[in-house]
This record gives sequence, structure tokens and C-alpha cells, in this order.
Amino acid sequence: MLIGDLALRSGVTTQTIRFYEREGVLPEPRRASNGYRQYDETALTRLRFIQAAHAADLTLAQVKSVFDIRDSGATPCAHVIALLAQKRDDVRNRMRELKSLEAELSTLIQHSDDLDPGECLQGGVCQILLPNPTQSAPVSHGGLAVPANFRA
Amino acid sequence: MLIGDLALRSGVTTQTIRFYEREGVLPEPRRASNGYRQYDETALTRLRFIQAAHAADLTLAQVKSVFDIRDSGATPCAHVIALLAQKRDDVRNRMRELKSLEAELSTLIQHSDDLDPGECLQGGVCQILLPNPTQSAPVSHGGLAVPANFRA
DNA sequence: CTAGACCTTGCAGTCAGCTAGAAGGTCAAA
DNA sequence: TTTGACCTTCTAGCTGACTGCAAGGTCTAG
Repeated sequence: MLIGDLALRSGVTTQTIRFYEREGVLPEPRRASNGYRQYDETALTRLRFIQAAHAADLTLAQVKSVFDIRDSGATPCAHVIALLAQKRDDVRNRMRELKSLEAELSTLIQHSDDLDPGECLQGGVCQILLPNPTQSAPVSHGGLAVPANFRA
Repeated sequence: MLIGDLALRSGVTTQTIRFYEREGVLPEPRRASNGYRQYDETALTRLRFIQAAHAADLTLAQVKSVFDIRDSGATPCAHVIALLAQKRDDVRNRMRELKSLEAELSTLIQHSDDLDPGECLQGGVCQILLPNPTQSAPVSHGGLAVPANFRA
């Protein structure tokens, strides 16, 4: 099977397959005499696994860690379960953060209703996002602590 | 105020301030005779606005769009409210996605309990992430459709 | 006078997962 | 024989928000 066929059958592009190979997620296939990559069914199985892992929002590095264990002869089941459990924790934490972000956004939108548009230019910036000192319960800015590079 | 003082008072690094300037989010300040950047209080106000917007998970590009409106003389309130509302929509959608992802992960973890570890090597990959054909309600892979580059 | 703490510029690198393009080789059908 | 669809490698770019480094200029305290 050439790379184009594998791409067709797996639903990812040829560039993506080469990218996976470069990243060490897919093993280097054997080559035909003309240098073309020759794949068998196991490549397709691996690609399907990658897609399933992708659907579970695992990273390529995590997928690679699974394959590395498997290629060393061990069964990666426990590792996969640990990854899934960790991911579920991350997802739950992220949901909590988003919930509090949503509450914050709702407060800000609410807050904007109370603002006189004339005040908007006070202090040189729009007042909506700034804490309102006239309110009894000021909006807590910065308390959200959404990590910059987090993605669950 | 020199860039170091501004950094100290705002809590961001000097590199970040220069980065904001390069990106057009902070205006170019006047320079002292030695070429050093000279800031006044309005720079601090802008930085605080950026931080508040950051806490609301707005992007720098969105912050810039707010400043651009303001610098053209108009009041950006309506724009800010629209950004916040859009962000709240995004957050709600993302929460829905995460909820379904969490359900999927839980199903997979559950599924793994039913698996015989001996089966793990079947087909060359761990079976946990692959649909279980023996189950009446097969796990729906790929139906999650978590967008690759989405962040709310 | 010298140490060291500032400041300047510019450019490269990080994370993740691709995506696009250039420049060229190969192969099958008409 | 030529066309067009494949394949190869390498390189660079995208998103977003920084971060780090190098090589140099400036300022202040002792």
C-alpha cells in the first residue's frame, strides 16, 4: 500500500502521515525499490489507534508513549488507563475553570448594563472590565487563574 | 517611569511589555534622550486593562481591537460587550464538548475494566481505545469532534 | 574606575499538530 | 512521447503569548 492509499483509507493526508513518521508516532515503513513507502495493514491499525486517541484528546506524545511501551514488548494497557484517567481529571478541572470563567463573564456583562456609556472613556479605557468600586461585591479579577497554555 | 518600573508595578516582565508594543497592543511610548522608554500612568492603566481582559480569556488581538476603537475616538463599550458575549458562548460550547469528552473517557475507562489483559496485544495495539464489538452500545469514536485548535 | 543593574535591538525558540510549497523523481495510460 | 497523478525530500509557516539570548549602550553607587 502506498502512502496515498493509506491516506485514503485512514482519512488523514499524506503530509500528516509523514509528519507522524517524523515525530516517531508511526514507525518507518519499508521502501520499494523506487524509494516509495510501502505500508501494510498494521500501519492502518496504528493510524486508527491514533485517531481514537485523538478523539479521546490524547496528545501525539502520549500516543507515542503507548507505542513505545508496546514496542518494548510490554502491554501498555495500564499506561493507557492511567492516561485516560489523567485526561479525565484534566477535563474535570478545566470544566471547573470554565464554569468560573463563565460566571465571571456573566458578571461582567451584567455589570456593563449598569454602566453609563458616558463613563466609558474615564481613565482612558473601557470601564467594563475594570472592577467597579461602587458595587458592594466587586468583581474578582485575576482570581480566575486560567493557566496560559492549558488545554484539556 | 522606565520599563523596569512599569514591569514591577504591573507584574509583567519587561520583555512582555516590549512584546505588547511590537504587537500594537501598547502604544509606543516617548523616549528619553538616551533612548529609554518613558511611561506615564496611562500605560499602567492599559496594562491593567490587558490583564483584566486576559483574566476574561480574551486574546491580545481582541484587546487590540478594543484599543483601536478607543483610539479612533469612539467608545468601545458595545464592542467589549460583544466580545464578552461571544466568549461566553465559546465557553459554553467548550463546556458541552468537555462534558461529552468526559463521558467518553469514563466509558473507555469502564470498558477497560471489562477487557482481558491478554487481549491487549490483539491486532498490534491496545484494545482499550478501539470500539468494543461485543458491546451492544458501541463507543462512538470520532463523534466527539473536538476542534483541533479550539481554546475557550 | 569599575562593577553590576539597568536599558537597547533583533532574532530564535517554545508548545501541538499540522499545512503548504518548491523542486524534483517515477509510473501508468493514451 | 507526453501528460498527469503519483511519490520523494526539505523548508517554512500557521496559531498565541510569550521567553531567552546575544551583543551592545547607559547609568549609578562605592
